[in-house]
Amino acid sequence: MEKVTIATVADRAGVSRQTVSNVINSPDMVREETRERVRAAIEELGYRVNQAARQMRTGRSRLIAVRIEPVSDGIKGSVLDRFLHGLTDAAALKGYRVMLYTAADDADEIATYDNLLSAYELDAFVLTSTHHGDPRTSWLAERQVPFVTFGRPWGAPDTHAWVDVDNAAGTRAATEHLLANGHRRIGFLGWPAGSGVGDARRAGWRETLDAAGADGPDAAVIDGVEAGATAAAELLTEPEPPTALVCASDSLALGAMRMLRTVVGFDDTAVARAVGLTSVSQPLPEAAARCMDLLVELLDGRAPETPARLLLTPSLVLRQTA
Amino acid sequence: MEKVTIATVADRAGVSRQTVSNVINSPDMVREETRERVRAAIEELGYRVNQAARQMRTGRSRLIAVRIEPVSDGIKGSVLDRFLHGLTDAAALKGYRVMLYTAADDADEIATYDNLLSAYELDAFVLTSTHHGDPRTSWLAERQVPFVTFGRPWGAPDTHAWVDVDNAAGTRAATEHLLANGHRRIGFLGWPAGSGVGDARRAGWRETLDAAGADGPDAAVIDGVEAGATAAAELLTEPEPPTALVCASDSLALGAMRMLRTVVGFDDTAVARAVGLTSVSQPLPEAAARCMDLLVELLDGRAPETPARLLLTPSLVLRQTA
DNA sequence: CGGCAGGATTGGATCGTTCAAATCGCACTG
DNA sequence: CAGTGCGATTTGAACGATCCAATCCTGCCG
Repeated sequence: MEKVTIATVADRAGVSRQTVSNVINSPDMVREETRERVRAAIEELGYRVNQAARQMRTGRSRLIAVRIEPVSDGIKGSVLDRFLHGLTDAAALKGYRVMLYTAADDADEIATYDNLLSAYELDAFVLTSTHHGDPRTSWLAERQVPFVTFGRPWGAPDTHAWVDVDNAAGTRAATEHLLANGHRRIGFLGWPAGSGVGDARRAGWRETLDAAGADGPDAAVIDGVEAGATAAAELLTEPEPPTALVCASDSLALGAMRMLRTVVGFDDTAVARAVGLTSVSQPLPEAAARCMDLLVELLDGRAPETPARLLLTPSLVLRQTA
Repeated sequence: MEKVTIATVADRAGVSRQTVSNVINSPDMVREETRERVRAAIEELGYRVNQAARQMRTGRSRLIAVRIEPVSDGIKGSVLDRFLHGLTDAAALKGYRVMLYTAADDADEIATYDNLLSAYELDAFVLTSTHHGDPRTSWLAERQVPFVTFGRPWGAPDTHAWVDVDNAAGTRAATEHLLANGHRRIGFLGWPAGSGVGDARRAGWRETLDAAGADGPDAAVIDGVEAGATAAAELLTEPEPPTALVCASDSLALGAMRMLRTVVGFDDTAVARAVGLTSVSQPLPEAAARCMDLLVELLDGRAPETPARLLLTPSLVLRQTA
């Protein structure tokens, strides 16, 4: 099979290279009749734009980079994987591709940015797992590299576009569901204060109880199944023990299930599905699609001057445990 | 910051562009003294090869594509994600990057190959989840696209390089472990015959029992936690019930755990870790690294004429259930 | 019927790298 | 000392797309 370049198409359609280029990049500049003729030639020859050549001229690669994390703690890993899948789909729809990289820590990640940017001229980055004092966003912002974060800029002024899930709304929905089912003492099993996500999940539970004039005990432990079981056992020894528990993660919930029937987890991981645990599910495909939307706006230079912020609402997936 | 090209470096080092290129691509062609001078200039200027320009000339993009699968059944999804992480690491080490794509089915995937190859001129593909009558490998082979599969070519003649995990060795290790612990009747919970992986897992168990002169019942069900529980319950009603079960997946094992203390799963997923299930673990980072090794051999044109086949041995991760 | 405005189309230059071939420099030989 | 050989280095062209400026139509107006 011969190599098909823009010149081949031009010959076939009886026009110049530039006209073919125009048909592809700014169709309305070309007269309709010509446009159709060129399109037919493209179709016939199976022509596809050579990205490398285009990139060399325009400086844009139509490639965006995302970090893939090690499945460190295992149970919650799948959240990012599902996000990644959604992002790959959303990117493809808009003519972009996703490239992966790994990094041991923030500093390593920044070094990788430098590499990727100069070698591959990546168009943009999608950052996940934002956290307090994140050095990555300022590095990228300083160099004017387009990026979007999945996760709000904790603690920092939000000077960039982001998409996040409303964690508090998730535990709020869980708590409301339990209240509706007649529970009056509903406990919470969460992480130690300080992590933005964890604090938000706790707050959603607390607010809802307060609003309903109900109450329940609260425990803060390092995430893990055993920790969940131990903490749940302890909450149940209280003078007025809870009849249901809202948990900040499926791991904690899984542990708690050993002590108590009515439990709600968070993140709707594979584990939850496997054991029939009711859990709060993040709309990951949608989050990914919104990230791409924002990115494309940024790349096309039609982003609003105040960076976009998007807060998505999670949903409660009902199973056996609540 | 100015754009640093190969010409900038050449000026600084007082040599020609080509010499700089040689220092990068075939260092031993350049005199040592010159080489060092050029290296210093590269360092000083922070020069990095522009991949787009290089690709345009050489036709090689240093990009490898892998399909990311939807977390369809959830529980086993993480196997591929862990493989992906390993692959990204291994690729980076060899100067390659991993690009993702999604596809609904084999036909869709083949269409994507066509796209990716002509638009991005991908260097190679890594295929996962090979199966009987897989149309993807022949498509790629016909077009002489370099690729490696993670998973052997089931049923087909193996005309391409592949890496796989010795599934039978996994269940063999599990069964031997149970025998060593005094169990004499050991059952197997697996999938219906026909899937290469499932059959191999069953065979490993059967062989080991036969060799030891022991025996045990066998059940074949569609994967799932509930299915595992039901099937396990049934096996236990036999006249001579098993005292331990080897399972083809963690999902099945998780279900079986409800009926029986001693159970071994397969794939060492997050679920297994979470609930303390003993499970057979695939050496995924190693498998990924070997895939990259084979790919680089292929791409450098120094692959042996008989395609390489690598069978890796999984290991048994002992936890509470065995 | 010539001139003109405006959009459509064309040719040439360019992006940064590597390939292929030419040139340089130096030691060695007859 | 001219001639040869060989390794090191340089020069010019090319990859395939887009940008830019120049040219070509076409219809319309005076």
